[in-house]
Amino acid sequence: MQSFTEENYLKIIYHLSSDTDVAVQTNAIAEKMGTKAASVTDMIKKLADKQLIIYQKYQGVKLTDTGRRTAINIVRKHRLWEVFLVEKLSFKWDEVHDIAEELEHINSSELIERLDEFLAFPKNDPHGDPIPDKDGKFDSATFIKLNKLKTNEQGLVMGVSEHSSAFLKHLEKLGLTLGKLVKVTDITDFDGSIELLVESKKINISREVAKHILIKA
Amino acid sequence: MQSFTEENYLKIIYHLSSDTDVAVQTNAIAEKMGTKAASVTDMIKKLADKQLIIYQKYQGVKLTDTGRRTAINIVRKHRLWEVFLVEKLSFKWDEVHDIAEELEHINSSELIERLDEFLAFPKNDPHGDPIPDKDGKFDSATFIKLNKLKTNEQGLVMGVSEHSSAFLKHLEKLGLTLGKLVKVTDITDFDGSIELLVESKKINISREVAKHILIKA
DNA sequence: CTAAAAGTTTAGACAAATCTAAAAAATATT
DNA sequence: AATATTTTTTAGATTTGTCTAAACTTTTAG
Repeated sequence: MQSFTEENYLKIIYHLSSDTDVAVQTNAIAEKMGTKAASVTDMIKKLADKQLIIYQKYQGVKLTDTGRRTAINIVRKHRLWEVFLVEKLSFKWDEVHDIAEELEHINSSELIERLDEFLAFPKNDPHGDPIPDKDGKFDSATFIKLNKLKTNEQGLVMGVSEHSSAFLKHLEKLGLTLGKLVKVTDITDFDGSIELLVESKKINISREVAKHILIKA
Repeated sequence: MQSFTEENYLKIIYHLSSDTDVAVQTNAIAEKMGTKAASVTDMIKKLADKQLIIYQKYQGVKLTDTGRRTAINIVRKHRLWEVFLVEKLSFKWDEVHDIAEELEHINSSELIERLDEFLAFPKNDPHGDPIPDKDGKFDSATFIKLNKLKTNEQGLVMGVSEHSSAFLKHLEKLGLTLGKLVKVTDITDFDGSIELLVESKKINISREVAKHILIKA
């Protein structure tokens, strides 16, 4: 078994490499962990000793199959707990991240399988992210970022790639929640900010915000 | 905020002193924590510095009001999670202790208040132990230990004072679960073992087992 | 293609929680 | 009351995860 810290390193490495599958750099990990590069070097040596990652000096790290399986399991737990918090305890989608961050380290596969069943085997968490099943399999439907849509194109909001409370509350206020149909009506030349139609209401979002909204065309 | 370890020390000190309110000894803590006396000395100095306990060298420790409040809050969380596991996730009463031992350290009062509400504000956990409310108040109904009953006396099973899986499974097998009416039909001279009537079935338990069964006469 | 900048690792140190062995205090025994 | 036993504390060491400062690689830019 791993410590909470080791689990957090694995999870971060997983998130940093899941798109690209390219080696993850020490500094990138340090930034996400909120530690210094030197500390990361120490830890990745330890994880490499345990065969959870592959590490070559100065070349960054990649997850091994075992490491990836472990990381995905943590992600599974995180997302299931988020569903629980929203569906059963009536938390808002912007309130659950930090609590799930603690709950994800609770160590009982029996607990997680029963929680999954209690929640009726949800496929996605409150932010649209897919929930891996107990074998680590999940839909990897790739969505388009909203900033890629052109004027007059439209699609459904399927997820977000940023989980901060500030961001999610902002979307909430704009009515930009999961399942909504959005249509791009204009893109400003000046700063690229985007004008949208959501439920016949016209709203304006920055390019930065649009980047974190995932769309099914 | 405290570390998990500090929380565990407080909880153990609370359990060791809640009956008697007498100073708790270093060795007693060490035994419950599964550590050595020397480690306990180090930790109680730290807890004393934080004003969570009162410590005088060689004289054991007592909780301060703050320390007791903290300990009771951990107990509250533990027991609420146990109710959740049994009522919502269909765990058996002998399976929940270790998982609740982890969950009790999750740090969010919002989470606990919502969980309490979700469970409809239960008064007791699956072993009959009272659940403190959010102000730390709870029924301190004191029950009689089953070994104190004399022949022909009877009462209701209201709780157990031992939470090991082995013990609870044993009770389960005997049909000695919460709410059952039991009547002492005989007490063996030889070893003090007790013959009981439970739902018109005659069973036999050792004195040691009887000590851990709490009865309302 | 070399020099500067950026990124990474090493060395040595620290805090938390634990340990063993030895010393000191409290308690029990004769 | 003196001694033996038990309990507790101290001293010094270890492990985990972190740090700073300095050294070393790799990458970038002129």
